[in-house]
Amino acid sequence: MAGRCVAAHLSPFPMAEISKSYEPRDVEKKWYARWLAAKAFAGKIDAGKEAYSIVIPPPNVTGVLTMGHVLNNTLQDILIRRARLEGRSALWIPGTDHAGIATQTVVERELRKQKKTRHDFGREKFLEKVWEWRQEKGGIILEQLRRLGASCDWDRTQFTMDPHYSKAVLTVFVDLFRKGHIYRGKRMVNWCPVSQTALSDEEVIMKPVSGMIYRVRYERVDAPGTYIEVKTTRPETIPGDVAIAVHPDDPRYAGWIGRKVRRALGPAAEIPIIGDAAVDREFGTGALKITPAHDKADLEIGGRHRLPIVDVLDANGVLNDLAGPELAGMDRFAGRKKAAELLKASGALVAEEPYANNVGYSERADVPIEPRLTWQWWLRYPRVEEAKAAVRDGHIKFHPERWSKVYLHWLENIQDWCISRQLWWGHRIPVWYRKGVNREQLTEADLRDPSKVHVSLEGPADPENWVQEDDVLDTWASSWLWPFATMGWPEAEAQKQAGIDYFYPTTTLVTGPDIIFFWVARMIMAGLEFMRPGEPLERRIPFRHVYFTGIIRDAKGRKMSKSLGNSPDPLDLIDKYGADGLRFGIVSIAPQGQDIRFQEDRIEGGKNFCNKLWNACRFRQMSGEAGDNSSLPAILDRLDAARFDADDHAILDRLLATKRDVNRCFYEFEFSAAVQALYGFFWNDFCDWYVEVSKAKLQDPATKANCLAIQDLVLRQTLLLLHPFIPFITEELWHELGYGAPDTSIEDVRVENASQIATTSLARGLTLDREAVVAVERLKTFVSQARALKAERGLASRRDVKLLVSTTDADWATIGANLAKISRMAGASSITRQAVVEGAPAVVTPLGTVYLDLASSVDAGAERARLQKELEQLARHIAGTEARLANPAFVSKAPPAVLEGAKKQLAEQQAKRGELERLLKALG
RNA sequence: GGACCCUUAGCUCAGUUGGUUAGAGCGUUUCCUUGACAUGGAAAAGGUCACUGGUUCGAGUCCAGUAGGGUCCA
Repeated sequence: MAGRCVAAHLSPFPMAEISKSYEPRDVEKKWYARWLAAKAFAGKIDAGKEAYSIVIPPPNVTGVLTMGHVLNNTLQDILIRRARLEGRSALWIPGTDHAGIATQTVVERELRKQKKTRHDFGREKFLEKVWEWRQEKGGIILEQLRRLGASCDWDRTQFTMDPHYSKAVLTVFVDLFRKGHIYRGKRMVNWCPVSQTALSDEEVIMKPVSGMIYRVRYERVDAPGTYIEVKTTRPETIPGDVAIAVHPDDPRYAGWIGRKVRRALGPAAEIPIIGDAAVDREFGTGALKITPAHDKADLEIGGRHRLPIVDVLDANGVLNDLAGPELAGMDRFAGRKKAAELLKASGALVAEEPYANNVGYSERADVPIEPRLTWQWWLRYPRVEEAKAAVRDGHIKFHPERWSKVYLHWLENIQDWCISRQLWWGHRIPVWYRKGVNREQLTEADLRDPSKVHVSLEGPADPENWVQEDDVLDTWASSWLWPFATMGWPEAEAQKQAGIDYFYPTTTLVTGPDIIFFWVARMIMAGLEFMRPGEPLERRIPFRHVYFTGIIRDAKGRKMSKSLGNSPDPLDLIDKYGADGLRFGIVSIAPQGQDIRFQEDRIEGGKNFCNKLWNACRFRQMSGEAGDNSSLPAILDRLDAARFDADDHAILDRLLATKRDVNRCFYEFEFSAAVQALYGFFWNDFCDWYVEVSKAKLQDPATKANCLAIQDLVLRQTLLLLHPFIPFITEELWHELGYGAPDTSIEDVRVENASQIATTSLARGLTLDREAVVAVERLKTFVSQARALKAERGLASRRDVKLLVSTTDADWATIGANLAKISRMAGASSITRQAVVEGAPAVVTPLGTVYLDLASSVDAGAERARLQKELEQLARHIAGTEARLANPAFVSKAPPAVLEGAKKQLAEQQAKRGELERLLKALG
């Protein structure tokens, strides 16, 4: 950025008039374009600065912006923008992942409209179609993030199918294969019959389902008329039964083991009754049908007893010939019904009853998965122990901390990862089989035999003799490399360009707890395995902090989903409330660690806050000519310590307290608390009080300049503090009020911390009077009570009420010093001191008793009731305080400060009671 | 079955080492277009902090248990 031009905005310098209400649309458009043009979001290597980096959780390339994205990315942007304001070199890397199943499904759906399948095109042509789709539609969500104001370094946008990224993915595969972490095996996997691919355990969602359970009897071959009964929810798999198992110690079946029964359905067969300790005697009848092809536990039992495997289902979930002619060709669900009917007809069905159980569903296709025995590629996770240590020992900190327990528990029970997918869209596994080699028969030794299997990035030198593996890798097997593959790994030159030495490990990851296993844990293991081998753990981890957001739910607490249609379109919300309004609103309802119930009125609140900010700045602009606002020292130079009154001291004290508070919130990842603190300070302390008292101060030529300088100081700091949350409006106002030269950005400035401001102020002879805060609190209460007194008598809107005060000399001095301000605030034409007033409506304030000087008669009865009520309330408090002080244990054990506080409180309460009693008496 | 979270005003939620009379936003009632803002201002009503015990001088806060709701894992 060009250097700032101070001379251009020295006072006096007429400011353009700010419009009456904030119109976000043009402001957002204008500033985003300028930021892009200035390359303001570029992550630059700067040895003089501390690095701060974030990699975006790459949204699915088929995705559109959801409320979850809004929250997640707003928080990342807040962190990044704050880091810039703190003088760090910030980098936020954006990108998308290729979402194997989702993307392939989307494109196949389009093809289906033309009555075609991917097989009509073949692998290569189909992939061309997917790329076309991706070029056309795959960038939508990134465009939408720009509307939100996300300050990503767009020049670094990554896609998990980019050539360099693919190289990283395949390099990792080859490396892990060579290290022996990857193997091929025929195992029971979670099979999705719709997508027709294997899924990892993490992609299966257990859902409670209410179905039927069938009690089926199998007739003994050796003893016709004698039956063994089993309970099953899946009668359609009976043709795949190869045995009936009972517990060997089960007395009910003593002597049955070794006998044979007739399979109850499907091609006729005699199957044995076997004894296996894995059978749960408590469940059902204590007998279990064994269908090794369709159940993981059955497969294990079958293996132990060397039983055959009869697979009655095809890959698409349709029953095949092995199921017998009645069932063959039927879908598994239709087959289930039919099987029940057949069993009923044959008399084998003893009973059927409703049954609730948990069924695994495919996360993407939302259909029940099928346990299915197939050849797949598996990964034994590397660095499991280190991954545990990284979190357990605090090198990586989870916020909220409790998620580390979930993380550690998963790692304790970790299972090998099925990384192959039977898809076309994705990273094709870099394995080639020698022509003629039977893939179904490969042993572990064959796999490691270069004459049979070739594994490399480049492929075999004689491709004509080899056939490449058809499967691609799980998408997560590319996104687990995200923190370093986005920084050029494994190419040395690309890494240098990206500044991996400077930006890795990244500082913070912001994500949802729902992908703690999918992504967070795996990234940690990948980082530990591949980054900076041999170096200490803290240099290899991918990030230092992980912030887990809550999940956004609708007003009824349900998860937002497309099918429910209960998710508002964030872009509509931006149109309606502005990006800043949406950001402010969503952050304000997102406390750390809890799920969030979405309420649109909070977004409206965000917009209202922006409008308030806008108008406070407008007020400043209309109040007087601009001074030199070009820097903090320039503004401080305009302050006149001699003109400071209690309100000036108090607002600056509150400003510094708010800065400290916000600082702490950032340190502790308490974003909603930060927003709350800023809201409270700005709206209540500044707008509702300081701006109002300014109106009197601005009338007085002696105090005007100082008051304007204070407003400039407060507004400048407020804009800096608010900027990460609401970047557009703050940038606009920053310039409107002349805080930055036209060709600079608010982010070129560093946000000063509270002590820096205090020190700089001190150097100018300004010592903040902390006592002033107390005085202002009393003045506020005084005004508020006086207003209430008026309101009670229907005089709230009258500005010409005469107030009388009976009070001490000291309190009258306080009132006198602030008379013009509080008269205006209370809507009084005069406030005068008077010893005692008889019979007028009155209220006891911290600065004395205030009377309403009413010419009209007083409703003594109502007045008495009001005072009586207040007296009763006070009496309860006094009794409580007295009881505490009368307790010797309290007096001897409570800390002195608490004890003093209680004594002081009692004295105040008693004094107030005396005054109220006097007023009551005066009423007669 | 195991782990974790939640239960505070009509609604949605804050409440950071235990310490005066428990807060916010929205909603509600009354009043107000006064020269920043009606996307606003003023005033007010509204809570036995789920329940039961315990620790403590003192518990919304710490501990144990109970009830209800939720999430994840098996």
